[in-house]
Amino acid sequence: MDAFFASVELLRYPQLKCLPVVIGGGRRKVDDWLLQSPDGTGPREPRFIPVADFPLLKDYVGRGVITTATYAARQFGVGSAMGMMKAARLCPQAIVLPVDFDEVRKYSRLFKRTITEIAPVMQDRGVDEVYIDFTDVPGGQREGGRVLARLIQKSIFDATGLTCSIGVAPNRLLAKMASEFNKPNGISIVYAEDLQARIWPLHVRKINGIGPKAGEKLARLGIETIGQLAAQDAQWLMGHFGKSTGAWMHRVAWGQDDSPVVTESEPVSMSRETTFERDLHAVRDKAELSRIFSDLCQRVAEDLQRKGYVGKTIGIKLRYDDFRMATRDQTIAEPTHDAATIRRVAGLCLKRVPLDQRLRLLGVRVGALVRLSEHPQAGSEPVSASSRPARKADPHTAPLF
DNA sequence: AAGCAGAGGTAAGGTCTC
DNA sequence: CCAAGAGACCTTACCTCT
Repeated sequence: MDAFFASVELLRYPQLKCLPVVIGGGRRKVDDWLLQSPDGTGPREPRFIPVADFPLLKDYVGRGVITTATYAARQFGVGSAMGMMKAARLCPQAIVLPVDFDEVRKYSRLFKRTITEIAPVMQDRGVDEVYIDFTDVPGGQREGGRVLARLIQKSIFDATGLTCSIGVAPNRLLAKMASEFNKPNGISIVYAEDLQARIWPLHVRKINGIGPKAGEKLARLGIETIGQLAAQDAQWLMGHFGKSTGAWMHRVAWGQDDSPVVTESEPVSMSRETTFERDLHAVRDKAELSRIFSDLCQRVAEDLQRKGYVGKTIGIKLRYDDFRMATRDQTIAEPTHDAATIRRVAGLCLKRVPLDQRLRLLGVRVGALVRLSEHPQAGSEPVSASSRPARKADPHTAPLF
């Protein structure tokens, strides 16, 4: 989907269509300030405030990032994952809107349902992206797939008013790259024989799976384009990147990918994490940290319960003020979705990590998930005098460690 | 009895993606 | 002087069991 989060907002506020708009912030505080009804009672309406006119910009969105920017905003160099402060410098007149996840999810479901009605073999790739295997869809082979791609595009637009970009190719790897060729609202067909002319000139970073680190390392080895990557000996790549990654790099540089479009999958972990408004110290800000920690555990537990899962690997993640990161986890005998159990085990994990440096982020994760329905005895954690302290500890003031 | 290989689990850290 | 949140998957190390 093209500029998905921003496009969803433009549906509601078409008067913003040609303006630079950035979606981000995302903190309760920001949302409350941005969305206020004029008299304080009616439905909440956004104020269209240029980012530069934000009161206390640094306090409000200082640590937030841009989720999506409209194409008008992208003209100014503003883009996804950019810090809000930097965006404010680049494009002070950009209008800021908070992410409305309910609205985004609604349109996500709608466009995906539209697709599966036409082509049922669809793989979710997040809220705004899918893979479709339309090999066997009637008409899927006409004009190399262009006819069906046009039909899907039009059906999505009719159902949602939103545009998307579609890449058609013999496999997922090439289709993903093709989808970037003609944005927004474009279709691009890439055939196997186009490899040399259309894929090899691209930078290696265009390969889905080669990120900043691998891109840097390849650059140090003098490899910039996919063609240059294809020219390397597979054994040599395996020597530098490991057996599995090296072999994979060689395959993808030659446009080879036989991974299937997977229509069903089970989650393997669920987590909640939050960046604090200011860096917190484990000792000095213990009460505040403890409250946030309990809250994260509570929210993960709710997520698990709502979705019907239990898990037995409980972990924490923290980010220090210098952005170094640490994770710890512990596996328990019986999978759980109980907030108190998660809190207790996550607390044990926290004890195992150095806490003399300020923290900027804390996260709680539950992994090794199984469906509750396939593990019926779990979750009904016994709360007996023998297994639980008799004194009921206040989760807000209970010691962190 | 000691040594070793392979499987499988756990843990820590890292990378990548949307 | 900036740099979210959620999730998947990989590598490496270590341990236990067989």
